[in-house]
Amino acid sequence: MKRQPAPDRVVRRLSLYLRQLEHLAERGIDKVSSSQLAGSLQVSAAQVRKDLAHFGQFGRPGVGYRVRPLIDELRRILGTDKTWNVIVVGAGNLGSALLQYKGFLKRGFRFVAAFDVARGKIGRHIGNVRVRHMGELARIVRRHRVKLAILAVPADAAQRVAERLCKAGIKGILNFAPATLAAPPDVAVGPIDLAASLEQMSFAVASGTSTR
Amino acid sequence: MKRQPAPDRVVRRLSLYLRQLEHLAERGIDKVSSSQLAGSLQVSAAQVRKDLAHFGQFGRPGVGYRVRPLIDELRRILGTDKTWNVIVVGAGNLGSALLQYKGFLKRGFRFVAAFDVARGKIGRHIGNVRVRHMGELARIVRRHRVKLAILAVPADAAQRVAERLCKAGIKGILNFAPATLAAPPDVAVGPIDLAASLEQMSFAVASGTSTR
DNA sequence: CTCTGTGAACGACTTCACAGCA
DNA sequence: TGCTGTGAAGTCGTTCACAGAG
Repeated sequence: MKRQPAPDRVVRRLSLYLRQLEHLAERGIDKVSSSQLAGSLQVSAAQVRKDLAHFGQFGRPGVGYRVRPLIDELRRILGTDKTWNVIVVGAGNLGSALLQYKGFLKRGFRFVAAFDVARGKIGRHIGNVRVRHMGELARIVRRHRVKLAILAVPADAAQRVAERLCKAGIKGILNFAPATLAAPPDVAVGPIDLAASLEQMSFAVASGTSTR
Repeated sequence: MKRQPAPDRVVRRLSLYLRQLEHLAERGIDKVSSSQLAGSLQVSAAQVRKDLAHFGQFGRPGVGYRVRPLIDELRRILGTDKTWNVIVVGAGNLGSALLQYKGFLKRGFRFVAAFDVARGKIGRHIGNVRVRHMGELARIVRRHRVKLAILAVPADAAQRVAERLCKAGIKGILNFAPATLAAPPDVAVGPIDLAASLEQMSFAVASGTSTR
């Protein structure tokens, strides 16, 4: 029985398992073995069991895992059993698209506001929220108890804006700007580098390192 | 002296180094040590040296690395010394935003077309390209020798579309759909799961596992 | 003296393989 | 018999530390 800090890798796969379990639940399936769960996800059955074992004992030998209860457990572990209020900073193309992306709401994230500095954008509505001036940041964050932010500003503004977010009380930043952010140790930063991701593909194709 | 297959992790960091080196070059700096390069990027100096050593010997003891030549080497390694033609499949909010994202062009990727199935979207222009019907896929891919695709369709269409892409000759797919794709071994798939990324943040905040 | 390239030590993650429960 | 949970073994990636080049 262990309860160590839980590697990033493991948490990422938990999201994967959760998604798959939700598919199974939709199809009315109510129990699943580690190997069935692993099957379509390109991980091993042992991996699934080990990952889940980081957090407790959820299965029954000879049977497998019950889908519904496991979904609930995973949501609890990931923190998405409650809905999180999220803001988007930077209402350009990418920020706007993210504000309208339906996938977040289904997984327990709700946008409460967007922020920008451009005159022309402020006051407009994107998705279900209003674009506000950065000056309102602290107030909105406080009022809605926002802990998570999506950062979609130009690279040269990213660090500066990140610092304002931290000061306002944000505890997790999903960073789409092509910049490496420095943040206090109690703030999590998740980098999403689009150009780098395409470069991975480019490398794989150019060097013939695909799955072989 | 090694020349092993080069782990994913290493390639991802190469992109990071490249970005940083380009910043340095812009500022007119022409040499850099592994520890300077590592500094702002939150990796160790030894890591930088080991990563580069996977591909050759680029530095000079006592001096460091020359910025310009190293940029050229990294581009060559990543395959971005030449421009890649890229298509986007799925011209919804996300697909549209990606088509207009300037960051790709700067890094050697050029969009040549977008594809969708919705009547209303076909024929429109987004960014610099025209939205075409999926029926034109094979022809455009062939004509422009497209090897890389960005997939931004709904989850339930993702696998089906991915198969068409593979059949058309695409060799790398950057997948924004929340689905795990199966592809032949000579096709690279890079998953970008937005909801899962936010779940990472949620987990980190909920469990107090930020950097501590 | 400075800084790279690299074997060797270390640590983290994954797979193996099996005891034990249903 | 079927399948989980888990130590043990194995693999992979990172850090250490230093010989040697400039």
